Amino acid sequence: MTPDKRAETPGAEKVAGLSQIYKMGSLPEAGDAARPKATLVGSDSADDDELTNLNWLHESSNLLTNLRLGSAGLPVVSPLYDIEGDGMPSFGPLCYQSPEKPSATAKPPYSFSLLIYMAIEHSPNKCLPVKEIYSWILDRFPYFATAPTGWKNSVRHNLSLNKCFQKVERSHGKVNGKGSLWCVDPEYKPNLMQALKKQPFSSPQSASLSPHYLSSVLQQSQVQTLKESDIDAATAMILLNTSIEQEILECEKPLPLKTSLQKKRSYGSAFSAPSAVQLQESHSPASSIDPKADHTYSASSVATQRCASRASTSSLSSVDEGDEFTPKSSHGGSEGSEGFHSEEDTEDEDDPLGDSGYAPHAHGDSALKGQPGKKMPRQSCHEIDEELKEAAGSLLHLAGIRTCLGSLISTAKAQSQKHREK
DNA sequence: CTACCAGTAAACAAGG
DNA sequence: TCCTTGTTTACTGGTA
Repeated sequence: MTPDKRAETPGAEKVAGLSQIYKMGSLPEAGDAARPKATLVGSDSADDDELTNLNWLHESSNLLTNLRLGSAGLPVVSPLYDIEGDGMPSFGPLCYQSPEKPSATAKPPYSFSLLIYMAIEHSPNKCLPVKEIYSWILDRFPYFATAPTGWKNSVRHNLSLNKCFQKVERSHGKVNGKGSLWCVDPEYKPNLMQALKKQPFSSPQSASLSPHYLSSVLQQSQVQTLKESDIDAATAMILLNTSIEQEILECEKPLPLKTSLQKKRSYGSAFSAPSAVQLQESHSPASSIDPKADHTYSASSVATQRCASRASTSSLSSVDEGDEFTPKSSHGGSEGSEGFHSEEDTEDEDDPLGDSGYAPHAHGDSALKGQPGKKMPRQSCHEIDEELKEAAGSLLHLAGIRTCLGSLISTAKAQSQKHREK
C-alpha cells in the first residue's frame, strides 16, 4: 500500500481514537504533571544535594511507578514513552524526534520490532491488527509516509517471524481469517523494553533516548532538575523497575533480548511457546485495571488467552480479566460478534484508561463487575509501590555511595594538584 | 573472515 | 479480480 493510500486506512479516525486514548490514558499523576510543579525535586536545591535528596528519588519513584502503572492498564506502554506521556497524543513524530533529531522524516532509530512493539503497547488492548500497526507507525513516524512501501512488508515480516509477537484470531472459527490481532508476548516484553532502552544508546545514529533525551523526557515528567548522575540513577530505577516487573512476571526466565530475538529467525512456528495451560497458570490475579472490554477476543483461542492472561500478568495490564476468559459465547454480545474492538469501539466506554489503577474506576459495567477485581490490582500496586520504595532506598544508598566517591575523587584530585603545585 | 542480526524484496497462499 | 494479510525464502549490509 502506498502512502497515498493511507487515507483509506483507518488512519484518520485512528488518530482521533488514539488521541482520546491518550487523554484517557493520562497517568494519575498526569494531572499533577500538568500542574506547575515548582516544588519539584531539587527545584533549586544545591547540586550536591540532588543525589541525596530523597525528593528527586521520590519523584523518580513516582515516575517509575507510573511507568509500571502505565503498563498496568493504561494505554501507555513503553516505559520511556510513558515518561513523556503527558496524557496527550504527544507522540507525533516526537516519539523519536528528540531535540537532537531535527528531521521528523528521518528514519526512526527503532527497529521494526520495536516499532511494532510500541504500536501494540500503545493500543488500549495491547493488541492491534496489522493495519492499525501501520497507522500507528505512520502517525508517529512520518518517515514512513514517504518511504517506499516495502516497510509494510517488513512489518508483516517481523510480525510473522518475531516470536515476540503473537497472532490472535479476532473471532471464533477464524483460524486463518483476514486481519488477526497481534500482541506482544509478555514473556518477551521485558526484553523489548530493554531493547527500547538500549537501542538508542547502542545505535550511533539515534540519540533520541540519549541521556539528554531522557533528561528532557524526565523533565517533562516532573523531574525537572536532573543532573547526569540523576539520569543515571533514573535509568537505573527504570532498569530496576523492569526487574521488579520481571519478578512479578510469573514467567521468569526472561531471555536476553538477543536470545529472544534470535529465536524469531528460527522460521519455525512462532506459536509453539507455552501452552495455554501454562499461560493460565501464569495468570496472576493482579490484573485488569483496565475494564476496557476488549477482552472479548475469542476466548476459544489459546493465543488469545495467552495474550490476555499473560499480558495482564506481566504488565498488570489492560485486559479485563473478568472477561478475558469468558468464552465469547457467554460474553454478552454488546460488542458485536467480533472479538476485536478498535478504539472506536471502546472509546465511549472507557475512561478506564484514565483509570490509574489506583483510582477506582466507576464506570458502568466495569465498575460493577470490577469491584472485586479491582482489589487485586490495588494490592499489587501497593506491593509494587513498596518494592519501589525499597528499591528507591537502595538506590539512594547507591547514590550516596556514588556521591561519596565523587567527592573523594574530587578531593583526591585537588590534593594531587596541590601536590604538583608544590 | 565469520556469524549474527535487521532490513528488504519477492513469491505464494488464503481470505474478504 | 483485486487487495490485504500472513508466511516463507533469499539476499544484502552492518556490526561484533
